[in-house]
Amino acid sequence: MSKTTLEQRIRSDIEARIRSGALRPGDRIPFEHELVAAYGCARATVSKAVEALAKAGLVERRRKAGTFVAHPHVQSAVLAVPDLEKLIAARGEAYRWTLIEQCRASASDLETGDIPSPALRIDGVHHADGVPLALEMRLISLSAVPLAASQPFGERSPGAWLLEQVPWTEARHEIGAANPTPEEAAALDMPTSGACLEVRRWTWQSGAPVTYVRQLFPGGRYHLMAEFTPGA
Amino acid sequence: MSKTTLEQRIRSDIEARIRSGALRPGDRIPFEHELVAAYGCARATVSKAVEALAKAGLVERRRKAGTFVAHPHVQSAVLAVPDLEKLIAARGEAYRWTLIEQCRASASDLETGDIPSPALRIDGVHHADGVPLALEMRLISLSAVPLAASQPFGERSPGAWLLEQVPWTEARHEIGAANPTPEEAAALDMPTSGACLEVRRWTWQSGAPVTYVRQLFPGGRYHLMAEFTPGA
DNA sequence: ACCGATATTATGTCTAGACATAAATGTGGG
DNA sequence: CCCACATTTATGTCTAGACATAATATCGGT
Repeated sequence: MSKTTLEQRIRSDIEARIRSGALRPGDRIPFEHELVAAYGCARATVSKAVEALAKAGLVERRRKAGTFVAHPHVQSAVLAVPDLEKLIAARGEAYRWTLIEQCRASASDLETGDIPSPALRIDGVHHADGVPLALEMRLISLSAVPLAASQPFGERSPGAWLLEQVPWTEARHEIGAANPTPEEAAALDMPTSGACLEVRRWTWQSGAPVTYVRQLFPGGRYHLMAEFTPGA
Repeated sequence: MSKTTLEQRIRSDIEARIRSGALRPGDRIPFEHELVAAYGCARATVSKAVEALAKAGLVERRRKAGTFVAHPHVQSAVLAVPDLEKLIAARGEAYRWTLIEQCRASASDLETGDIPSPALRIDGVHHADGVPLALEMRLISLSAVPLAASQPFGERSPGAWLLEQVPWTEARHEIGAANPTPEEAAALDMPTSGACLEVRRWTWQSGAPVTYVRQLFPGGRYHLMAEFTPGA
């Protein structure tokens, strides 16, 4: 067990009072000088504790007025967008990647992915225990990742390789639903009428496009999960 | 323009060197005592700046060794799961909620939503400019929110009301794809063969279930978005 | 009662130290 | 050469103040 510092003890004391409902949204928590007296420590210490709660969004600080329990407002959650290879391995299933096609990206590809020419296009399927879990269509900017041109993506999936290769600094996801085309349905071993979860991700490094990927998950075989505990 | 403190200037100076690529993952950033000398300030100030970068996951601190630029590893993003009423209003479209049914929740409802009896069940549709944007099936625990029983959900959507009423402390989302039943397709004015984005959310307050909601979005009319800039 | 200037006060930022802790490094003995 | 031990050093936590800032509360005059 790790040693708890005074700062985190103060923080968790207050947090417990909020989560239990003893302190409700809008209520004022004790002033810093009151906490200083209660814990017999310096103001910097209680200040850091309360500051952490404020950055976590649990309380709101107002000069002269004091510090108040925040009203929950924005509904946001931390979404896990896992590396599929690791995800499947973590579930104890056998991972397999099969390449469908590896070629130069066409002009229309580049437009949908917002990637500059020249770029590589890689299509393939992620399997878990032999069952197709996701169809992946990826574009990789060759000006950002020249090494990609000489990689054997028939053997390894491009996602994990890219993550090691190019640290990205910015990413955007769009998550929606789509029906597969007949070819996509065949690759996923599913009926054309079935719904698919569609995840599209754009990734940049310091403003320069690195990769675009569109993943299609057969509905029911996979879902994304997002947990949210304010301030945790 | 807001006044920048010395602490955030130190922080953004280092962050800029990381994002520009001048400092690459694995590189050591200057020691605290070097930064103290460079900026001519107290160690507490540079320590807070570097600490903030560490909490943001941009750098990793190791005793005796120093502070190093972190390798990006987990792929996670902040997902916005907006209140639909506010989202539609923010896009400049006209919001309308229509109630389909309001009744006591059945035993099978309670099981899927993991809500204790007694509970209220509310079905309805969110419209944007008259077009159905989402079908919503919601359960509200009456032991957690007794007031819900006497609310006129024919007029207002239950989501926004609940958020004001009961501050939640924990939430879990599952995001997947599904085909609508014929009734659901009719309510959404879409073909049965079309894919839908399905968002299911469980909400607790201090461990006690508050509400469960399942929302069905016709594919193409809506998608969730998630942005991620490490440390922002 | 209303409005504006002033005093008060809680938080925001910072200094200049102290001591604790853990990990890398150097040192000597086997 | 390798292992055990002591040393060094950067970060971790904390103290006891100082001054700045912004918002509330009070008081006085109209």
